[in-house]
Amino acid sequence: METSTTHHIVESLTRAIVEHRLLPGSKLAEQKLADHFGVSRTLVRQALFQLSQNRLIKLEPARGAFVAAPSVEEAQQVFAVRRMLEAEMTRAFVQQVTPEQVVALREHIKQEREAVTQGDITGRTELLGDFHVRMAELMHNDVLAQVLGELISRCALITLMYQSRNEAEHSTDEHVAIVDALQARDSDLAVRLMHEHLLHVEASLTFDRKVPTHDISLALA
Amino acid sequence: METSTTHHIVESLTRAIVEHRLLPGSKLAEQKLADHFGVSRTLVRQALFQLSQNRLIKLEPARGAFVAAPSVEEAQQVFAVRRMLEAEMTRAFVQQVTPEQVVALREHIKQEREAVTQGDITGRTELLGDFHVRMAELMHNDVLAQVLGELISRCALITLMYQSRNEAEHSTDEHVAIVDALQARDSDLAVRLMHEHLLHVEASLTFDRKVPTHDISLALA
DNA sequence: GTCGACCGAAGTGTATACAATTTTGCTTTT
DNA sequence: AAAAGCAAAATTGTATACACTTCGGTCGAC
Repeated sequence: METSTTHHIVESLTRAIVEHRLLPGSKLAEQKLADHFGVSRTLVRQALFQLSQNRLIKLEPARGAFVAAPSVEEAQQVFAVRRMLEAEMTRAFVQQVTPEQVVALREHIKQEREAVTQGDITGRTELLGDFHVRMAELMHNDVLAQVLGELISRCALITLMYQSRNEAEHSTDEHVAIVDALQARDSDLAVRLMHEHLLHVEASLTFDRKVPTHDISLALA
Repeated sequence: METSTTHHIVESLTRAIVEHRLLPGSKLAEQKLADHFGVSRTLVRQALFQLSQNRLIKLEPARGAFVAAPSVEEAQQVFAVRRMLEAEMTRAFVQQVTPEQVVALREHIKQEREAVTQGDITGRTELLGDFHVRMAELMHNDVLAQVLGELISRCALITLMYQSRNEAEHSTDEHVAIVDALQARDSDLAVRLMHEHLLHVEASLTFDRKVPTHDISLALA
């Protein structure tokens, strides 16, 4: 099972949704998608089902698939969970931090800066989120990395794309401060910085709604 | 989309896997399942796909579906994540604990005891895990409840079913102690008890492997 | 003029048919 | 006798066909 074709469809739709080329509420008709990707509805349905598990779309019985419109409450809940999880992750990270891990994180931050200065909004969005996942990976806890990745992508819809360049730079600066604290093995400081960082990101969100795009071909072009 | 038929198949297979009527490594052939449930392969494939997302089975391209065999490392990682998440959840719970919440948790524990004394292994397994999910629900954080539920069910395969009756009683006692600390608003104590509780559960696991069942009809009967 | 029912178009839900791949068991070869 | 090769059977992957539900619009009743 599990072909690479459906994976490609999922990736393509995910990008379109996260980058807001497909706005919340937009209908995703199976046949139109099938035509666009040059496959049968079978594969499209597999992809849509997977996207619904990722909470990026909502499937309504006999009515079809719609780009999800996460509520403000849901976003706040996601951030509450992230603060719980990542505060403790940070504490555990300090317990076992190695110079190589610090190097890897600083290297990641360098990429973040590059994307920010180049105005690569899609890239910086992804990289800013990946910083947190990278920490989990460096701890060699794949489960943690995966759970965190799901949480982050889950509300990418309403979070990261709304960040301004200023906010993106601010996030990167906070990442630097966190790594500094990790390197200094200052557990309490690192945890506090991570906690505040997540509060800042949440506070910077804008929860405005826009009209949905109905032209799927245009959005995916 | 999303019919209740596929849901029924998922439920049935989930129970069979969690209750070890289908052992890790068993092959789940699509046509056999379709015959058993009296539906077409289409619905079976949907169900299998969903189960793979839940990590209960593993899909190998062009080879089929097999009951997952989570590694010891994965189980340990899951518990590491649970300790991170639930420690902070417990701390946050004390911040906003109400008498009604305490009543609800004690009511839940009463059900646990009942299942334990009656020797209802399936029931007690579910209830012991649900205690933690219930806490999240009482905090009105659905996202937290869902993430936690996934983590718990994810390794139900190697965890809860292996608990002896003694261990189950021990878990219930620890739940009582946690609720006591919550009611007393003793944040540090509650967090410590929760942390130790999860360490105990993890330590009580037995990681032995058994031969897989190949007769699907028998296992599902 | 408005509300409601009915009819057709469009879209989803399920089953089946067909193609591609893997598995299996037998034959052949060393 | 063991290993390699091959062909048939079984199984998965994809497409298509058909049934059923929903949506939109028109027509008719009031």
